[in-house]
Amino acid sequence: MVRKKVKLEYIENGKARRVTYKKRVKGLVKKTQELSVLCGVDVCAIIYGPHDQAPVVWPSDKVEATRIISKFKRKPEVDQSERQLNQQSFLQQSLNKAAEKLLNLKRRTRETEMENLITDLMTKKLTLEQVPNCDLGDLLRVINAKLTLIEHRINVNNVGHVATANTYQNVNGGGGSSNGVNDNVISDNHRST
Amino acid sequence: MVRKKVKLEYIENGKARRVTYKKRVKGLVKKTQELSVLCGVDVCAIIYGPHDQAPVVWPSDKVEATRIISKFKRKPEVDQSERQLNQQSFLQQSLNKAAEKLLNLKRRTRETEMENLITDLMTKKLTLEQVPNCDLGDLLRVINAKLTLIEHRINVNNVGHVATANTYQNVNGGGGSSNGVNDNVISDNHRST
DNA sequence: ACTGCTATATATAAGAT
DNA sequence: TATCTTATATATAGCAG
Repeated sequence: MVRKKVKLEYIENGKARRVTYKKRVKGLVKKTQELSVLCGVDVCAIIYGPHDQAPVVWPSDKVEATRIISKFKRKPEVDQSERQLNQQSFLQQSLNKAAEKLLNLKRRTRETEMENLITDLMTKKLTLEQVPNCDLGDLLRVINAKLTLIEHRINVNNVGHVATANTYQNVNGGGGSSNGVNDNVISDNHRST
Repeated sequence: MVRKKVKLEYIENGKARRVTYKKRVKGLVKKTQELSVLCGVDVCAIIYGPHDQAPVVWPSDKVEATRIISKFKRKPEVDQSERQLNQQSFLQQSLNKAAEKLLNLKRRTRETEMENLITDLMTKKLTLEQVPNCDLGDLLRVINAKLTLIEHRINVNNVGHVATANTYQNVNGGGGSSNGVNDNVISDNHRST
């Protein structure tokens, strides 16, 4: 982009590519930092060089980076672009959409359910082995949400005495229980604890 | 950085901050793309705006983004710091791990189950409404894994006659899945064609 | 909020050392 | 290979509509 306007395509020349790589990574990281500072937002960049094994990551603080990434992974809305991928077929698409909607609906209802489950686990009323396989996914999700919350509090308070056990009581407001979709068609009569 | 040299600090003015945010996100994503293309490396950027809920992510293809992220999460150093995060408690950790193991175990078993489910759906033996809510998550996952495979083939072959129906037979080899905590997405360890 | 504009600040491709 | 230099290409802050 300077003495010559570089075409936006893979640089075949290995040497030149490596040089460009280093320069641009530096620039990208700088821009990432700036955005984060100027606008006070969470940004995370992960860059894999073909040369050195270790990826360049920003924020360099792995805990921070992991937090941001986890946040991303929990976002359901990201699936949007995932759907574009379905030019292939339409069956999968509609299926996908419907499934997603149901999933979201279900998720809200289940959250409180999972709260109770966790409470039972912590009070030893229940062991992990007794949890139906069917519930593990959601359980995991809720637990991770809690961890994020906890960590957030640590960051905010920046104090040692963060709430622990009681943190598990008041996380989710717990929406309604209107799972009215159509789960009565077929059995779905597990999970009645 | 233009008419005035902006100080590298949080922009208090909300309006100005939002404007800067938009502009810079655009720039950052562009730079990210360019680095990726020019140097042929894996790059992933996750940007959380305070305004819109959905994070800006590059690559926009979530599957791709997830792949890069997973790669990052597999790095041992990352797990290490992730663990430090859990100084907080140990209950969650063991619980997390156990749940993960069970999840992985379950996943492999369920995969074939889902294959059959999809077959039933496609052959109209079953309608989506008849699928128990409990199964939707895994169904979605398997379907997305298939789509990824399909797209991958399209990219590789760059030909029109990509396998369709039969693609649904031989998807996941069921390889290792030693991932970080909560990437409930898809690992692309196919390649058995 | 969303253009487009423009003057400057930055980023960076090629060289040079 | 790393750093410095420099000519250009880009990015973008502040405005205007």
